[in-house]
Amino acid sequence: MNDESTAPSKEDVVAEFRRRSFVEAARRVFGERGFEQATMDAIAEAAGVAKGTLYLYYPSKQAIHDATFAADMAAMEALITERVGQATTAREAIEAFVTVRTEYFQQHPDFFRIYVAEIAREVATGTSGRVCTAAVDRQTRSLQSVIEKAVAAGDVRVVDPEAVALAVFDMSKGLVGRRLLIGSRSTVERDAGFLTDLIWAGLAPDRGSK
Amino acid sequence: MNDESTAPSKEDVVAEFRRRSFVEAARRVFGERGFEQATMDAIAEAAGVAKGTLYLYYPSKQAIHDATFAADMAAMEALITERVGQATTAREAIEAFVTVRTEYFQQHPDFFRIYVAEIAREVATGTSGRVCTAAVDRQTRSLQSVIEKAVAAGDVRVVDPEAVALAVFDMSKGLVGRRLLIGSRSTVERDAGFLTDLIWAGLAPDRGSK
DNA sequence: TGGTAGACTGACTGGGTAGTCAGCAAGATG
DNA sequence: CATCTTGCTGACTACCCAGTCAGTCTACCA
Repeated sequence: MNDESTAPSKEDVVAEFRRRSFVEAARRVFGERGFEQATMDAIAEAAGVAKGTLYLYYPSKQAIHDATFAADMAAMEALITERVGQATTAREAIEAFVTVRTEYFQQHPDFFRIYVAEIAREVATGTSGRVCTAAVDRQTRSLQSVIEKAVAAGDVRVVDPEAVALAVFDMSKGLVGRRLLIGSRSTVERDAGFLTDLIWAGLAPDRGSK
Repeated sequence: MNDESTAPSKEDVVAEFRRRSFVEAARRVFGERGFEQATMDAIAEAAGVAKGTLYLYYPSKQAIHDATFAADMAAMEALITERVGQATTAREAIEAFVTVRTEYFQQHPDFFRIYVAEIAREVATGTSGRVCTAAVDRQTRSLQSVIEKAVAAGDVRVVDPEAVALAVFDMSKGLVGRRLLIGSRSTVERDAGFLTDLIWAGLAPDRGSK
């Protein structure tokens, strides 16, 4: 129906559709059981196909896992970049960063479980497979540059912007973990607000006391 | 040689010695490969015994893992309680908390890997198996009570002591992870000092500005 | 020296699963 | 209607490993 080299039709669309549904099924199964305990049969069943079909679209269990992880990670990253970019002050940027991450993970608990497991795997295997490490870098960078500017403008005291960004990152990660594991007695806004407040107070310019 | 009901001799001592050496071997193997990838054969080889021997001392792979984890956890907890208890000011307590945790994990990287994996497992399985959750509670409590007192004394502004303690906990965990994964360009003291400083500034009493 | 108890061994079993591939069904084509 | 194509299927293979247990080894004692 179209030029064969650029035609994105029918087969491609169908293939893309399947791939997407396989990734969704995989996310559920990996999220519930973890990589090792998840079986290809379970993913196939969740997707409503036979196991062999999965292998027509992905060469291995690891490949499906990676595709799942990468898709969610990219989505969250885009959201972070967008919201942090919209912020007009450094304080808003910090709040946006914490809030977006907390909300996103809260809304995608399976992804959060996969994420935590993936970090554990990277910590375990040491230097290899730096998917998470790279992702952390990228996510943190947007926040970091905001803090850098705030330091330069004298809105906050002189601190290492990267270290602050990473601290915010760690706190929001811990927050989500606790919310998912224990539940929480307050809203995402309140929790995120508390962290923002704590950090922002910690960044206040020196006022000559001490 | 002694009263048979309380006698701790020979057999008991030998058994205890073996158990300890098995736990050490297990820590190495679990730390290097993670629970799923670790095999009883590898642990047995690391301990210099046959696989069957492990089962004379521990009923299952999970049991060895739990024993390993619990032993290290208890050791770290004792250290935290001791050092935080020695601190005379809230600031010192926070610094001690961050420093002890960072140093301990740094000195026991295999334990840190097991710890991270265990948290991932608890997040994945949801409500069940609250070993880590309980441990976090206990570790955090000592710091939390220090902050409570500081709030009561007016040394710091009015904040939720538990939330602050958890935030410190999360930041120190993230710090260790990064130090082990990426390495670090500064000392434990400097990194711990930075976090302490950030939090302490964040806790400074309001001074009427806005 | 012969005999016993108890610690230790490692080949084996049973269960489970990643990945394969011969065959099937359904639509297209002539 | 015969044949081809293509996407899909699921039984099957090959492998891995937790946990077992019959048998060995060693220390000790009579």
